[in-house]
Amino acid sequence: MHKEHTLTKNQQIIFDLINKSSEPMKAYSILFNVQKKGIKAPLQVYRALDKLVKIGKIHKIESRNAFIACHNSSCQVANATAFSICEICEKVTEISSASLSKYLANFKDKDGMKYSKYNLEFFGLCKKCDTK
Amino acid sequence: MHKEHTLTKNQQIIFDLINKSSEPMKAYSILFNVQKKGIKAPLQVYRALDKLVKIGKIHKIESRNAFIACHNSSCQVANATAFSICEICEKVTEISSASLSKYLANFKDKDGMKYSKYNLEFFGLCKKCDTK
DNA sequence: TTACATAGTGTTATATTATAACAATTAAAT
DNA sequence: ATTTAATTGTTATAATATAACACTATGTAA
Ligand SMILES: [Zn+2]
Ligand SMILES: [Zn+2]
Ligand SMILES: [Zn+2]
Ligand SMILES: [Zn+2]
Repeated sequence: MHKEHTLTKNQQIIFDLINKSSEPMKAYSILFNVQKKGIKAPLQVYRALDKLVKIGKIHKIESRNAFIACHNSSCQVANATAFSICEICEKVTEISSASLSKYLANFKDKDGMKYSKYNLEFFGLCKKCDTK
Repeated sequence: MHKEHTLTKNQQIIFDLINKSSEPMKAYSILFNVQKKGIKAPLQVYRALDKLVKIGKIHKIESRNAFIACHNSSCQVANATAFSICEICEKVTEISSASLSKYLANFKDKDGMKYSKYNLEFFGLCKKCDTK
């Protein structure tokens, strides 16, 4: 079963914004967009983002310092994320591939060490940009 | 064959520092450490870092905003990087696994798209921290 | 219901990471 | 020798993120 997290007011406002967005959002762009709803300070944004990341509702795209909503059934895999990033238009897509996640979840390094968590970012050209 | 890049003075100073370091270094820590050698401004550091990343002598650990020297024979795989990161002691190790890099280099997403580049960061506990 | 613990809020200030813009210099290519 | 690209030095500023503190709401357990 899957424990539902009840979001607080700030968390809900910020999640809704990110979830509606078609592209990853940066913290200060989020801040700008929620100021009319009473969220005035960076810290309010970062605190909500931290929590949303922790519970898997959003993910951070580390190479871009930006945040995207999880579209992986709200995410059972907060600890196992993979994205494709277009280097021209910056379109970001969450990859959900059973074989990929299986491969990585079972990956052991030389010393036989297994990992509890990973983040993978692929770079290339999206379909649209590739044909230009 | 492998084209050697001749480093400029600033690039060499900064590479030497990172290369000697046993842990990833942050830009402003690098700056602090090379000030006695005449590199005085952040931009001088960032420019050298950019170049060193581009030619594969160092890699950026995106989740940590830190830089580590490549120990993968100075790196044929600047575009295909994988690291393990200990969440307690922050030890970072570059993973060089033929099977992993083969798997990822050949990975295609749903749409059959292939990628020219990737970065993978694994998180967990290193041997030392795991036994505590 | 009272006490306690945990999580979230609002606020101000500040730390950290990174780039813009411009003038000058050096190295490489034609 | 000319010109092109890469690098440098410098000042200023932008963008990203956290510290510290006082306060409020929520959940749990006597
Ligand atoms: Zn997800
Ligand atoms: Zn694109
Ligand atoms: Zn490497
Ligand atoms: Zn460790």
